[in-house]
Amino acid sequence: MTAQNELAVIRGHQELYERTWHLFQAAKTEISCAANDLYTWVHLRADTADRPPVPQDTPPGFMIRKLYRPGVLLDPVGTRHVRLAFQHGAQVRITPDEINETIIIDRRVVIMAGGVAHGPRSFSVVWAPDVVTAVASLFDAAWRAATELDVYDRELTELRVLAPRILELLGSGCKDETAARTLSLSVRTYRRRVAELMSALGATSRFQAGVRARELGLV
Amino acid sequence: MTAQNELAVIRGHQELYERTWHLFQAAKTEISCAANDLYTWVHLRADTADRPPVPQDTPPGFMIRKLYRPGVLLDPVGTRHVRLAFQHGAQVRITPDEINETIIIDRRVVIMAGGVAHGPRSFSVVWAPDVVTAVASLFDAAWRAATELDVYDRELTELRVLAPRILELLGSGCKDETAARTLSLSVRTYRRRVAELMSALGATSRFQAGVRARELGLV
DNA sequence: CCCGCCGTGGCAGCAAGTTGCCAACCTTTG
DNA sequence: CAAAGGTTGGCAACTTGCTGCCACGGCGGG
Repeated sequence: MTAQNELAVIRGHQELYERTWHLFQAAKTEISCAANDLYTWVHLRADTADRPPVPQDTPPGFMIRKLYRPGVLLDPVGTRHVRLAFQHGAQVRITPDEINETIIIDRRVVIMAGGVAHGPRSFSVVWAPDVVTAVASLFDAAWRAATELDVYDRELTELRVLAPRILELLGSGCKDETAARTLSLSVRTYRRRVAELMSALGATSRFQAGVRARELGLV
Repeated sequence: MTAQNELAVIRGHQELYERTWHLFQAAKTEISCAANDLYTWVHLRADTADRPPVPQDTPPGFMIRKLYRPGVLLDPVGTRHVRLAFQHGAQVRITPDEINETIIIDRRVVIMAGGVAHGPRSFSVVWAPDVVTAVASLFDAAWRAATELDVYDRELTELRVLAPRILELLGSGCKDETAARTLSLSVRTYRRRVAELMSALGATSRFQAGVRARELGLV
């Protein structure tokens, strides 16, 4: 049976903040976090709703792990934020796989974000030990398979300067021919960039890339 | 020169609500509204932030015009809301063109939404008569070129039932061959549907369609 | 200077998507 | 029943997108 204190479903960021903020403050040993973009968990604090949160220095004996999609590194804001977190002691890794947005606190409670379609986003907070353990082990597996931040960061250095313009052109619906001319690139090179972009977004079709780009607020 | 009472830039929905709600309440003759999705103006009232607003019956001598993209009719929630507004006396038209999100109140003040990329959405409120007149005339032109709600509504009846599944398949990055088989359609028909979908989204490329679909919360 | 490295762009071939056309089939209407 | 209208799916021609291959040119190290 489902005890009331083992699972709670929350709708909207406001309520999420009100009901889970104390969990973050009470964290003693570890916060692990998987996110597709920067903005899912940002609204946790109402007073920082409009900006990415400012990371605190990590106290000794405390571990923060952040697992992101490569896409966040396409966004200058995202890049800055991730680097900042890294400098403040958080471990940051990048995975090309699909990851559901998840937070694990002290291996005792997990928060998982639901879909965003049709209405406000929902979140499930789970205390049930079996679930927490299983989710944590899945997270660990994904974490091991992921690559360190700096590797990806170096790879994307050049792409990052072109990405905004490419995304804008793609988003405007114009075709490769036109876009390449606009950027003074050959069609070949333009498509190379698009391919890199799609790989960074973890997309296998342009439609999917469009969705992901919009999710990340890049268009 | 720009007088302070002729232009105000607002950041975020919260502030928009606080500073413009009285304008809606004070409207005497007309509210005209252009929107790409249902959710741009919904957050105007904090207490209805999580649901589309409930339309009020339109008093005699008062005109409400709403200009939407076809895409809102792909969403069951959107369809219901738009129909409701129509039943309550609002005029609703659909345009395939790109429209910037705009509200015109009593031909005396306009509110225009800015981009959403990188941070909270900004809104500009303009009282300057020249601007208001010019924007209103542009709106009128777009309005005249648009088609009545019920025409589009009929056209999209069948598409609406398939759209969610098609969008999901497209969003999952799988290719037409697979998707068609999944839906028990021929590739030809599947692509017909995709073409209709893209036209409803006003997209000329699949990337753009992905962006639009995400904007509308359809994926 | 020569060499290797790397990014670029042309080309070719293939994969994927787009569209018009038409025949087959269904339903509706007279 | 017959005619008309609409939907489907196969075919084909075409466009667009994807990628491996290779040649060219710049750049830094030996």
